[in-house]
Parts: sequence; C-alpha cells; structure tokens
Amino acid sequence: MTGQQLNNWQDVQAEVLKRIQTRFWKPGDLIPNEAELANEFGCARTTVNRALRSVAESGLLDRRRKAGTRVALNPVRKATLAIPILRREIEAKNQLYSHALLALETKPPPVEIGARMKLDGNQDCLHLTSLHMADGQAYASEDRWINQTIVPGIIEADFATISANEWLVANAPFTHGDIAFSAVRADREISNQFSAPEGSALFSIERTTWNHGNAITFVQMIFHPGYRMHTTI
Amino acid sequence: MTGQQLNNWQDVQAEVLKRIQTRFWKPGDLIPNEAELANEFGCARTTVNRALRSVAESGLLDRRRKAGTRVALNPVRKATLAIPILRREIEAKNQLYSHALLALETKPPPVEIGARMKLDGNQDCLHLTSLHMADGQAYASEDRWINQTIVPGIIEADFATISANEWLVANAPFTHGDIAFSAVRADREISNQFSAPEGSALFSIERTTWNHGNAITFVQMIFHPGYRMHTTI
DNA sequence: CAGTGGTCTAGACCACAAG
DNA sequence: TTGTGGTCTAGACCACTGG
Repeated sequence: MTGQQLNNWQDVQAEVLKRIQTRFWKPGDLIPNEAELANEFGCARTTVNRALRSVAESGLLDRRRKAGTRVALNPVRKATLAIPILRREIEAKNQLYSHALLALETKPPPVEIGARMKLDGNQDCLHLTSLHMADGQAYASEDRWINQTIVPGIIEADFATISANEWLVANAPFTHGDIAFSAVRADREISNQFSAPEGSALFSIERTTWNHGNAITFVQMIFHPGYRMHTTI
Repeated sequence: MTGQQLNNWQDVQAEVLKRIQTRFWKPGDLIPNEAELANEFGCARTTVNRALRSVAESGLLDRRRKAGTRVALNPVRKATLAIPILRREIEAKNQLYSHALLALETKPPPVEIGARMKLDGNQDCLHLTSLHMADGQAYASEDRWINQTIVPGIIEADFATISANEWLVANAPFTHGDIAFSAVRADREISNQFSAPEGSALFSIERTTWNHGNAITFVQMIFHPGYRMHTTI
C-alpha cells in the first residue's frame, strides 16, 4: 500500500469522485487499473471494482476491458426519476387523493395509438378517461387504452372505486415500458377540467407498458398548470 | 442445491424477476433469504446478493436487515434518463449542430433565480441567452446565469465559439444538480425564435448545478414545439 | 438477542478487445 | 497475444433492526 487506507467501497468512491472533480484525473485521462488502485488504497481489488463500477454507472467513467478506465470526456449524467403512483405522490404532500371516472367505452383505438401498442387490426380496447384530484382540485387528467385481450379479469374491474392504474399494478404485471414527456396545449375539454384558460401549456407523460411482446396499456396523463417534475443528478 | 443451477448473477436476477412477474412471489411476500436462495440456485450467497441488490435498486424489492426481502407492494419504478449535451443529442440524429449567442450581459439575476442559486444579495452574474440549432432549425433556446465569483476564467471565455454548457463542462466541475421539467407557454420572443405561434406549449428543463454548497449556474432550456423526451423502465 | 442483509478478502478463472 | 475489467467462490465479520 502506498497511499492512505480506505476500508470500504464508499470511501474509495468518494476518493475517486474527488480526483475527478479536482481534475487530478482530467477528462479523457486513463486512470490506474484496479490492481494498482487496490494496492494504493490498501484494500481488495473487489472493493475497488465495486466503487469504480458505481461511478461508471453514473456516467463519469468509461470502462473497457483491456483498454482500461478513463474519465469520461462527455459525461452524460444520468438522472434517476421515480415514477410514482399518483395517489402516493399526492398523499406524500399530505393532500387527500380522489379520482373520478369520466368515461368508459369499448372500441378500437385511433391508428396512432394502435400502432404504438403494436396491435394488429382494429382490435377492441377498453378506453377510459378519468380525473385525479388532490384535496378536490384537479391534479391530472388520464386518458387510457387497455388491451383487454391480454388482461384477464379486466371486464369485472370496477374502475369507479379503484383507479385503473392501481388495478393494473395489482393485476397485470409488466416487464418493461416506454415513457415520453412533452408539453401540450389544453384543448377545451382539458381546460375545463382544470378550470384553466384554453391553450394553457400542460405537462404530459405518455406511457406504454408491455408484458414481453404484448402491450398492456397506453396512458397519457396531463397534469395541472404549473406542474413540475423534479429530480437530481 | 435443491433447484436448477444458475451460474451468474444475471441468471439469478432473471429468475427472480420471473418469479415476481408470474406472481410466484406476490406483492408483499417475504422471499427466502440469501443463504436459502444461494443453496437453491447452487451458487454463492455473494452472487444472490448482487442479483437481489440490483432488483431492489429498480424498486421491485424492499430489503431490510433482519426483516428480510419483500416484493414491493407499490413498486415506484425508477426510470434512468440521460441528460445529454445538446450538441451530442443533435449529432446523434445525424443533424448539424450549431448555436448562436443572442445576448450577453453582467447583472444581478431576478430574485427568484438568485434564491434558487442561494446567492446572498444582489450579486452580479453573467447572463446569456443563446439558441441551439439542428440543421439550421431552432432546436432549443437557452437562458443561463453563471455565478462568476466561483468560476475562474469565465471572463476570458468566448461564448460565440463554444457553447456555455460545453465550456462549463470542461472548466467548472460540479458535484450535483437539481433538475425540473415543466411545460411553458411561448412568449413573443420565444415564439419568434421557433417561428411558432405565440402561446405554443413548449417543453422546459431547468437545471441548477452545484459545487458542494455553491451554485455554478442556473439554466433554463426551452425546446422546440413537438419536442419529446424519452426513456424506458 | 439473534437473524438478516451489507460488505470485505484473497484467490481464481474468464471474456473481451487492443495492438 | 496479453492486459484489462467482470465475475464467482468460500469464508468471515459487521451493522442494523425486529421481536
């Protein structure tokens, strides 16, 4: 060991971050390999590996076998953002959550939505619109299509008492999903729901969830004026 | 070993995910401890630990010492989204990146921005507005405040040739940042930049970056109409 | 108190890719 | 070909926390 004693991977990680932030290791630099750092820090190579892997996952290091580990030239910082169930997001603010089912029908979705769900042909879907409220104020408007052919039991669900999202979370496991964030203009219907001027700029989240190759549901949530989604890096 | 042989942590992870998705382990269930799973899978406990830790990070498992590991009741799925440098985002689409500096001045920021940057008093900041373009089309409009007291060399920077973001990435390391996403209405100036109707709904990203306790910069990026930010879970 | 996950260690072998 | 990170193992000790 030639340097200070670092006993756990968090300490090693902190030292590595410090060297990057202070430009002791500059962007593009090749840093010592795991064995050398383990020797310098007086710990096992496994510990160094754990620390470096963690820093690399955050985007600050590029690691490649044989080529070694370099400080990232263009650090694409990765923000992790939690996609909460709306009810919990609202309750976390100590507000009362409620929701109202506005419409429920069975029909084939518009072509662009059918395409996103990779449905073949004019397949019937369950279509529902509902409003989520915090302390009685409109919080988010939901427009959802559910692929009823692959969700057993969906017909019996009572979406007046449980929100579609919560029912699906409990009954239709998914393997992965796509999410898109954007800004949309409030049309007449939406602006009425929020008691906001027509043409207001509203934050939108669209999500398609899948069970292996099959789309379970497509949902667009449009949030009240002024809504902000936060995260940190 | 009582079950099938799983030789690496990815296989163990896949098996664990399968058991969650198929409801073999149901939400709220306590699953076997690491030693039991290691025995069942015929691998070391370390390997099981690596797999379970990874699943827990995605939000599907709750792990607590002594209490054991449970399938999450309300899985708050975590989406990791990459915050790219704009130039790279544009070049990744095989478009030509360019940018124009629209204004540059030195003055104290508005109070709400000064508060976000935790500046004390009416401290002068470098304020610049610029436009990022893809193939000559307006892509995003940037409004940035830089705390010049803690960024050495900022005076010499030539923001006509290098974008402020790239200069800062190269010269002002940060330890962390806050990000907020929202929707904003295009005012007259912004709508002119995008040749879009006034009142268009535009996607906005605001970011403050810090070096320990000191704000380096606050920036608001407003994107062209129709911009979407994607991720997966 | 005792059971669980969290971590460290030393050694080993392997997969990948640069030269 | 060979140096690098990626991973597994067995065993050990520790930290936290539920009962």
